[in-house]
Formats: sequence, C-alpha cells, structure tokens
Amino acid sequence: MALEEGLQSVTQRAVAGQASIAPALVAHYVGSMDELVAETFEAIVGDELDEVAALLEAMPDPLARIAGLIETLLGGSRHDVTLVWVQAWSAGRRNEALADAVRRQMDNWQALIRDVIDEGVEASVFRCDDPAGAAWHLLAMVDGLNAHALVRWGAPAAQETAARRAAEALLGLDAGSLARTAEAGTG
Amino acid sequence: MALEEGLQSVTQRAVAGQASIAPALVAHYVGSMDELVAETFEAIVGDELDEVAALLEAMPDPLARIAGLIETLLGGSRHDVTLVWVQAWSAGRRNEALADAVRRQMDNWQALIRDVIDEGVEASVFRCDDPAGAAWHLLAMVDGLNAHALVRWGAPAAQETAARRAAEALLGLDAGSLARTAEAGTG
DNA sequence: TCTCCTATTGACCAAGCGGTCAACAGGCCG
DNA sequence: CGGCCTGTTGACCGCTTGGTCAATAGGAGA
Repeated sequence: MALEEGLQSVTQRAVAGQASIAPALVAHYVGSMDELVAETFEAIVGDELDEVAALLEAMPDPLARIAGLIETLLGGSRHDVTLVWVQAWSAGRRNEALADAVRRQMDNWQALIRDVIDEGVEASVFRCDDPAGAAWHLLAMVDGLNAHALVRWGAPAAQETAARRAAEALLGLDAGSLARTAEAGTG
Repeated sequence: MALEEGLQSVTQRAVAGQASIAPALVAHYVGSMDELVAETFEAIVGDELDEVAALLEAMPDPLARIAGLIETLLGGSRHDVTLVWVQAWSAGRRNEALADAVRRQMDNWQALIRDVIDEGVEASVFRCDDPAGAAWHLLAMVDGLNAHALVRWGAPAAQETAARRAAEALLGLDAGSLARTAEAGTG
C-alpha cells in the first residue's frame, strides 16, 4: 500500500480494509499508527536494500557493481520507493520512530555503497581517498535525482549519464568506462 | 506558516486564523487550496532564489560565488525551505498546479547555477565541458544532502566539505580552493 | 456441556479537512 | 433617506483521521 499510494496512505482504515478486518483491530495490535508507519518504512527499505545487495553480489567486479547500482537506482523502476523515502524525510520531523528508522536505513545504504567502493579500491580498479565520503556523495546525488524525478523533472536517461559521470570522477575512472560497462551488462 | 510547519499546514482554517478572518473567506478568495499551496510554494522558493541571487551578485568572482552558494545552501539556515521542497516533491504527485510550480522553480535554480558556472568558464577560472550538467549535478547533490539533514543525518560541516570537494572536481578546480575561498569570505 | 479467555467487532469520540450557502453588515450611490 | 452591492460571516455538509471501549463470537479446556 505504501508503495502504491505513499506512506500517508498507511492508515487504520486503509490497512483494515486491505486485510478485511475491523479498523479497531489494527489499532488494537499496533499501539500507534506512527509505529506502524515506521515499521512499514523499515520493511520496504530493508527489502529494497537486500534486493539490491543480492543484485550486486551476482555481478562480477566492482566496476560492474557501481554501474549496476546506478542503473538500478535511477532506472525509474523504483519511483515507488523514492516516494516512500521523500515522505519519510518529511514525516520524520513529526514521527521520531520514523526518523530513527530513516537514519538507520541511510546508514545501511551508505555502508553498502562504501563496501563496493572499498572493494574496488582494494582491487586497484578505483582510485579514491575517501570511500565513505564518495559513498555519501553518490547517495545524496541519487536521492536528489530521484526526488526530482518524482515531479517528472529531468530526463531519466540524462540522470543516469550524469550519475555515471559523477561516479567516474569520484572513483578515478576513465570517462565513459561506466557507460560501457552498463552497456556490456545490458547487452 | 509553510516555512514553520510545512506546506501541509497551509489550510483554510490555519490561514484564516493567522489572518484573523473567517475560514470561508479564504475559500472565497482562493478558489482551491491546491492553488494556494502552489502559490505559496512558488512565493517562498522565488524569494529564496532572489535572495541567493542577490547574495551571489555581491560577490567578487565566480569562485567566491560557488563557495558562497554551497555555504548558503548547506549552512543549515534554510532547513525550513528544504522542508517545503521535499513536501512539494511528494505533494506534487497529487497537485498538478504544485508540480508545475516545482518544475518551473527547478528550472530557475538550475539556470542560476549554470550562469555562475558559465561565467567562471568564460573567465577561465573553471574548466567544465558541460555547465548545464554540472549545475544539475550540484543541484541534485545539494537537494539530497539537505533532505538527509531533515532527519538530522550527516554532520553539517561534513556536508559542506563534501559539496565543496564535488564542486572542485566538477569545475576543474584545485583541491581545497573552495574551502580556502569560503574561509577568506567568512573571515 | 459449561466456562472462560482471547480475538474481534461496532459504535463511538474529538479533531481535522475542503467546500457551499444563505444571511448579514456597511459603505456608496441615487 | 432608501436601496443596492460588495465583503464577510456562521452554520453547515460530507468526509477523513487516530484512538477508546464495552460488548460479542468462538474455540480451548475442564
């Protein structure tokens, strides 16, 4: 439900309706809607992270992983999750449980990206002084681009190109190497 | 009101209360709350843009402008505007008038940043093949970092550092030149 | 079979929302 | 002075939200 209509559609009555259950029963089990929203956020984003991690795991090398990461996160197939993120940043100001969950999941995402970068640096594929900073940079840019896409601003293809260029610069790669990797992976 | 409590606090009754006026009068004048919200967004963001443009205008050179831009946008004094942006991205999916306004203002922001970059390239201070793309990159990163800050994730000082490094790389500047410029501007 | 206990329900409450409408006030013009 | 017209109001409507509570149904165990 949150994926289709956003986090704010996670309401007693909507949940109850979906489960063919009385609204009071939802309230009876969850204690507070804020908690349920926080749990919902954490479940969605946790699943997304696991899914992407598994996807990256299946890839042969760090270069392909970074290319795959960008392609997956900016490909447009995850606008539903983006909406959840954006609403969580906003709602997190009123819902402390949600804010906690958001911070936790952001830590997880940054760690995932940093691991890929670390691996690439170790294999001498990437050149990067500050993997944690680079991971943060990429995460911020991806989040920003995705947020922009929510109101259909910016051409999707251009977004991926921009992100690849940024990643190449960040990781000391030759210009175009990520684009070629993505091409090879797709074709 | 939107700056203090977010766009979703812009409601008939709240506006009426603030203006010491009957709620019906608000409805009488604005036609629809969606429109009022869109106008509010446009006013807030338009003012912000004018303000920042004036600030940059007063600066001596493109290098100082980019440094000032980053300092201003990530300094933490604009979390209220960030909240408005984030809520607009989300609400723009249901409110087409708002979505239009958001796209318009994003165009304006990108144009502002691109102009600064163009100017720097012309003066041979920056080295950049794709000013429009670089402007977009910076905008996405700033938006992403600011969104993160809404739930108090990421140390503010580290954000500015990260953004400066990114800008230096994007614009062909020596590492640390923006930090020094900011320092000089502040002191 | 009867009891008890848990899961579940319906009926509420107070609050909030956008929007509509007839009624009213007060100033301006004839 | 009387009438009109614009600006303004209060009282609504229907709908939504989160949350509470007494009452009920139904199965497990004595």
